[in-house]
Amino acid sequence: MLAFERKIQIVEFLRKHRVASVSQLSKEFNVHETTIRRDLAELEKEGFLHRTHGGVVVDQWFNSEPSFSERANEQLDEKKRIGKKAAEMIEDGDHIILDSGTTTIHIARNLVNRSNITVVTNDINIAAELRNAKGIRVIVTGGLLYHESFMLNGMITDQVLESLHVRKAFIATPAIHPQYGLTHPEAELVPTKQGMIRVAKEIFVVTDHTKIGKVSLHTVAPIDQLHHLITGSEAPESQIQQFKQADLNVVTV
Amino acid sequence: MLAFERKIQIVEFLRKHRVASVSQLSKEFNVHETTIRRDLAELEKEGFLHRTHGGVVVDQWFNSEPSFSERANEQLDEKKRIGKKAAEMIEDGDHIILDSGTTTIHIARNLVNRSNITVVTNDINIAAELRNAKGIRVIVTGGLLYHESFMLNGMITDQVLESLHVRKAFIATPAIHPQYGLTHPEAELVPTKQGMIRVAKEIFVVTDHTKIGKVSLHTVAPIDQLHHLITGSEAPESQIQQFKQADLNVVTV
DNA sequence: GCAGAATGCTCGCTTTTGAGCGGAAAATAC
DNA sequence: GTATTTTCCGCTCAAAAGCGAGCATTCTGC
Repeated sequence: MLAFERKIQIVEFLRKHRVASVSQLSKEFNVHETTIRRDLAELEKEGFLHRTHGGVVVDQWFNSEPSFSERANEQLDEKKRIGKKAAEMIEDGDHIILDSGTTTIHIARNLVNRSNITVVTNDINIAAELRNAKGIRVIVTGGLLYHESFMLNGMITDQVLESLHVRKAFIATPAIHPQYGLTHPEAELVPTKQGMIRVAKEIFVVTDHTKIGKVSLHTVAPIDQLHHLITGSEAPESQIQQFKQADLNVVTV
Repeated sequence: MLAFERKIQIVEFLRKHRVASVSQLSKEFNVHETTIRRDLAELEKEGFLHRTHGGVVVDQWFNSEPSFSERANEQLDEKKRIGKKAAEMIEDGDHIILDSGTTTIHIARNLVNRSNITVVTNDINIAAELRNAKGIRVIVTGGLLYHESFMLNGMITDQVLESLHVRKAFIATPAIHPQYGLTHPEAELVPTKQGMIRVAKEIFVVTDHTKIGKVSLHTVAPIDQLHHLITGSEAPESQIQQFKQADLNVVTV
C-alpha cells in the first residue's frame, strides 16, 4: 500500500471510529507503529485530526467543545471589561436585546443581581447565565438551534423579533468599519441582527478591539443606524476618532 | 482506551447519570481510582463538571436545581423506560414536538444518536440534551423563560406553535383521566399544550403511572383529541382498560 | 547498482498509570 | 455537641506505556 493511500485510509478509519490508538492502526495496516506516528504527525499538521497520548481522535470531536470555549477565551479580559461597562449602561426597568455572542454573555453575567430588567436573547447560553437571576425576565426568541454556538436563528427568530419593541440592543459583531458599518461573513445570520437593530431604539455595538476596522462580505447595518460602540482601550486612537466623526458614541474600557 | 477518550466518556456518562462516584467510574472504565481522580481534577479545571467529596456532578446549567432534579428522580426508572419506548415510536424523517417535562427529556436522550429528525421543543433542557446530536434539527419555540424549570411559555411560544405543522407531539402531563382527559393545575401553561396538540397530527401522552386517573383544575384537551398513552407497567389494569375503551392506544413499558 | 524515499529499529525521554501513606472530610457513635 | 471510625483525597514515587530523534534497512525507479 502506498503511504499516501494509507493516510487517506487512516482518516477514513477515524471517520468511522472517531478514536484510534497507534497500536490499533499499526495492526490494521500492518506497518510499524513508528510509521503510523509519522503519518499521524503529518495528518495533524494538515489539520485532519488531533493526536493525543496513545492515539488520535477526529478533529471535529476534539473541537466540539473547546472550539467554542477557546474562542470565548480570546480577549477574555477585554470582553469582561466590555460586559461590565455595557451592563452599567442598562437601567432598571429597561427592556433590552442581547445578541448571541461571546462578548454579550459577559453583559448577562453582570446583570444577574440586577432587577426589573427584561432581556430578549437568541442565545441559550445567555438564557442559562440568567436562569437564577430572579429579577430578570428572560424572553428567548426561539428558532433553529445552532449546535456549535448554542444560538437560535432563522425565520422564527426573525418573526418573533418583529413583534417586539425594546429600548436598547447590544449587538455582537466580527467586523465593524467607520465607513462600511456593521458587516458579517455569514449571510444567514444577517437578518436576525438586522431585526434586532430594527426593533430597538438605541443600538450598542459591543466588540473587542481586534474586530475594529474589519469588513466582511455582507452588510448588516450602515454606520448611521448605530449609536454606541463599546470596546477595549486597546483600540488605537486613530480608529476611535473615525468612529466619533461618524457620530458614534465610542466608549473604551 | 485512550486517556482523552476516557475523559470524554466520563462527561458523557455524567450527562446520562447526572452524578457519579469515583469508585463507580473506576469500575466503569477499569482504571485505578487515582486515575479517575486525576481525570476529574482536569475536567473540573476545564469547567465540565463539579467535584464533590466522593464523586462528581455535572456543573453545567442544564443540570438543574435540586428541586427540579429531585422531581426528575421520582419514578426515574419508569420515565427512562417510557422515554425509550416513545423514542422507538419516532421514525427517521419525523418532525415532532417534545413538550417540556421530566419525562419528555428522556425521549430526547434516546434520540441523540438518531438522524434526520426535527424536534420542536419549549424546553431548554431538551435543547441542551440534543446540542451534540448532529442528526437532529432542533427548533426552540421561544417565549418567556421559567427560571425553575427552564421551560419557555407565553404568547410568543403560542405564536410560534401556530405557524408549525408536525407529525407527532409528545405531551407531558401531571393529570390524565379517562373521562376528563388532559388537565393541568396551572392555567398559564394550558394554551401552549393546547397549541402543541392543535398543530400535531398524532398526540402521544407520556406520563408515569402516578398521574393516571388524576384530574386538575384546567382542561387541556378532552380524551378524544389524544391518540396514544405511554406509561409504566405499574399502572393498574383497570385504569388501562378505561383508557382503551375511550379509544386510546395504551402502551405500557 | 545507486539515489532518494519510505519503513523499521533502538534508545533516552516524557506522559500516564498504579500503589502507598498521611491528612482531611464525612459518617457514625457516644 | 464531641469523639471515633470510616471513607475519601492529594501527594509522592516507581513502573509501564508511549513518544521523538537518529540511524539502519528495505523498497522503488532510474
